[in-house]
Formats: sequence, C-alpha cells, structure tokens
Amino acid sequence: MQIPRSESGEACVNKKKQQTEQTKKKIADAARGLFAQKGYKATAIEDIVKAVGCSAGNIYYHFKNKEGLFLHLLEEWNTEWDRNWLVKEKLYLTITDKLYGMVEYLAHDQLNHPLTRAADEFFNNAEKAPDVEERINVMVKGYIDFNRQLLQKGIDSHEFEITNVSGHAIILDSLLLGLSQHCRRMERDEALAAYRLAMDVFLQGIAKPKH
Amino acid sequence: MQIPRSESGEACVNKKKQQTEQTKKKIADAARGLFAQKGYKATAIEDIVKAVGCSAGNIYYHFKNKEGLFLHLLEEWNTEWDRNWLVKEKLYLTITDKLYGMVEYLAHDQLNHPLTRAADEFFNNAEKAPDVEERINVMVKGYIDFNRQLLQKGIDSHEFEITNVSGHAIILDSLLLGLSQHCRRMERDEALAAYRLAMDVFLQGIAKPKH
DNA sequence: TATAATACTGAATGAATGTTCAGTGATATA
DNA sequence: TATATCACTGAACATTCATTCAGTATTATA
Repeated sequence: MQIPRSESGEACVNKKKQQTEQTKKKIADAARGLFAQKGYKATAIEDIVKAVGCSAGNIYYHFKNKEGLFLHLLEEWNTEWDRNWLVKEKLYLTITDKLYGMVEYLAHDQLNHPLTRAADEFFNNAEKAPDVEERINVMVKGYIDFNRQLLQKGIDSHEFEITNVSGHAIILDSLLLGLSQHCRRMERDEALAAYRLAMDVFLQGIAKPKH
Repeated sequence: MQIPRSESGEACVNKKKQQTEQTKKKIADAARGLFAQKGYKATAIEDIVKAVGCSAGNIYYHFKNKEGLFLHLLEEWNTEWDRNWLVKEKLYLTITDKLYGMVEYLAHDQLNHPLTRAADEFFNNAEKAPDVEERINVMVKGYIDFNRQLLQKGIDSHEFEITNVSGHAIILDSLLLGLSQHCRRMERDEALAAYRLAMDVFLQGIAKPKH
C-alpha cells in the first residue's frame, strides 16, 4: 500500500485510484440492479458485463468472484441503512416509537429495494465457501446486535421488562425475516400493515405486565 | 385408468402397480435423504440415480422432473405432519396449550428432519416455473390456514381477543419461518428454547388485555 | 525516456447437470 | 400365442456459466 505524496503526486496517483473507484462503482451499480431484478443465481457475470460495458476479466480484477461482489453489495447496503437510521432514530423519543419507526423504515427500504429477495436466495443457498459463511455470520450477528441494543435501551428506560434480551433479539429478527419473505406475496399497503401488526404483537408480547 | 377385476386379474395388475409404487418410494426415500443432506441444488439427479441404483430415465418416468420430485416430497411431508398433528392435538385442552404443543412438535420435526433447509433453498430460489409457483402458493396458504383455524378456535374459546385473524396467522407463520432459519445456527436445546420463547411472546402479544 | 505497476481485455476453459428418447425386456390382454 | 401396454435403460444432448490468463493499454516512478 502506497500513500501518495500530498503535494506533487496526488493528482497522478489519484487518477488510478479514481479510475478504480469509478469502475468498481459502475460494476456495483449495474450488478445491484440486475441482482434485484433477476435474483442472484439468474444474474450471470455475462449480464453484468453487458450492462457495464466492460470485460468479464475486469469484474474479477475488482472483485474476488461473484459471491464477493454480492457480499460487497450487501455490506454496502447495510452501512447505508445504518447511516440513515442514525438520522431517523433521533425523531423518535421512546424506544417503542423507535421500534415502530425501525420497522416502518425497514419495510419501506425492503419494498423499494428488492435486493432483499436476492439476499434471501443467497443466504438460503446451501453451497457456500467457508469465508462466505463467515461474512454472512458477521452480518446476521450485526442484525441481532442491533435488535439487542434497542431492546436493552427499552429495558433501561423501563418500557419493557424482559430478562432474556438476546433471545428476544433473535425472536424479533426472526419475525422480520419471515415477514420479509411473506411480503413478496403481498401488495405494498398490505405489507406495510403486516409489518405494523407484527410490531404490535411483538411489543405487547414483551410489554410489562399490567398490575 | 384401468381397474383390475378383483377376482382373477388382481394379482397380475397389482404386480405392475406394486412395482411402480415400490420404485416411486425407493426414489423418494433416496431423494429425501440426499436433499436433506446436501440441499436442493447440490443434489444431482445423478446422485439419486446412484443411491437408488436405477437409471436417470426411470426417475423421469415416475416424476415430471427434479422440481416435481421435490414438491412431491414436500407434500408428502406436509400430509404426514398433518396426520400426526391430528393425533397429538387431542392431548392438549386449551388452544394456548395446542399452540405450545404445535411449536414443540414443529421444532422437533424440523430439527430431526433437515429437509427444511432444502425447502427454504427451494422456496427462495428466484427461478420457478409457473406451475411450481402455484404449488408453492397452495402450500403456503395451507400453513396460514392452519394457523388461522387455530387462532379462530382460540377466539371462540375466549382465550384471545384479536380481530384481524388472517393478519395474525401470517405473523405467526412469519415468526416460525424466520425462526427455522435462525435455528440452523443453533444447538438443539437453544433452538427448542427459542421456539418456546417465540410462542411466549406471540401469545402474550395476542392475549386479552387484563382489566 | 526506460522501467515498473496498474487497469483492463475477451476468448478459451472446464465442469456440471437436467432432460430426452430410441430401444429392451417384462407383464397384461385378447 | 400374438399384441399391446408398461417399467425401465443409459448414453447422448444441450445448455449454462463462473473463472482464468496471456497479453495489451494506460499510468506512475526513477
């Protein structure tokens, strides 16, 4: 790894870096669209090649392989989601509201961003290299941790009264994961209603017992 | 379709019918094991051929194609499940207990019967012929109807007090669907605990508000 | 300017595998 | 016994597709 000298060399070194970044982005953008539209397996490298207008070799120059390209897209999507959520989160005061806001955003994001379908196809595919398995595990842990933190905050603020936080974090993720699969068979409004109802049930399910 | 004359011809006609049934069963059994072990896509017809000891053509003589064979296994599994549940159900008096019993049985069945994994792979695969899509839709509707009926009974017996029965039926199925996917990353005991906790949350989530 | 490093090409590779079909032997029917 | 139906064979077919790599073009370095 070389660091360009900031005075003279910068523009020159950047020309390559910029080119790489630009190409990577072009590939990623085309791939994202195709994966979302056709699914993971049904999208051939050849399709991406045509869409980008570059060679197949170039894709393998910038990404390890098809799996690596797809994982890159998923990780990009996750960081983007986190970034946006950090802004939205501030709009809600209670954790209960945050959870409602979260599923609302999640539902909108998934409904507008059909990479979910390809992701489910990818995650549920049985044949996976160990390094891929590992990157998926990290992602799943991330989702559950996200839930855990939210739930913990709700406990701290005395909105819920659960003890098994990790367990409930998985329950919540399961609910949302299953729902995202069912929502494929629904209209938009129906799907949004289902997400809200799911959160109703979950929140009542972890609510403090009324005395 | 010819009906064998019961007196003289029976044994003769049955010889073919029996052979067909026997072969179909042999293929189904071998395929079930392989799909469960290796997943849907990773199981080649060739593998099944080797396991059964018959020709590839024979499989296509008895089943329309690979998808048809797999769907046959799923439908077989479902009817078996229903048949067993009908017996078990009687052990539980309240609907609440029935629901706990149901997830318990579901969890055991899925943990012992790893066809679930292949099923998820199959269901989540993007490329499906229209007739396959249809058979899957029928199955999914069946799962939701099953939940709906249980919930309706719980309403009739005044155990719950929900109005949107169909919606809750989907929520319950989502929860169980998502959970079955998470449980792949768990130990057996952990998975069983997760199923129970899920039902705790769901039941409290639809419980009558205490006055 | 010469050399090195980088970005990119695209045809060739190579393996996997679902499905078919002409043909064979066994079984039922007349 | 002759004919028709059925259960079965298995090699060949047809297609798909991720991945590689020897070589070219562009850009940076000394």
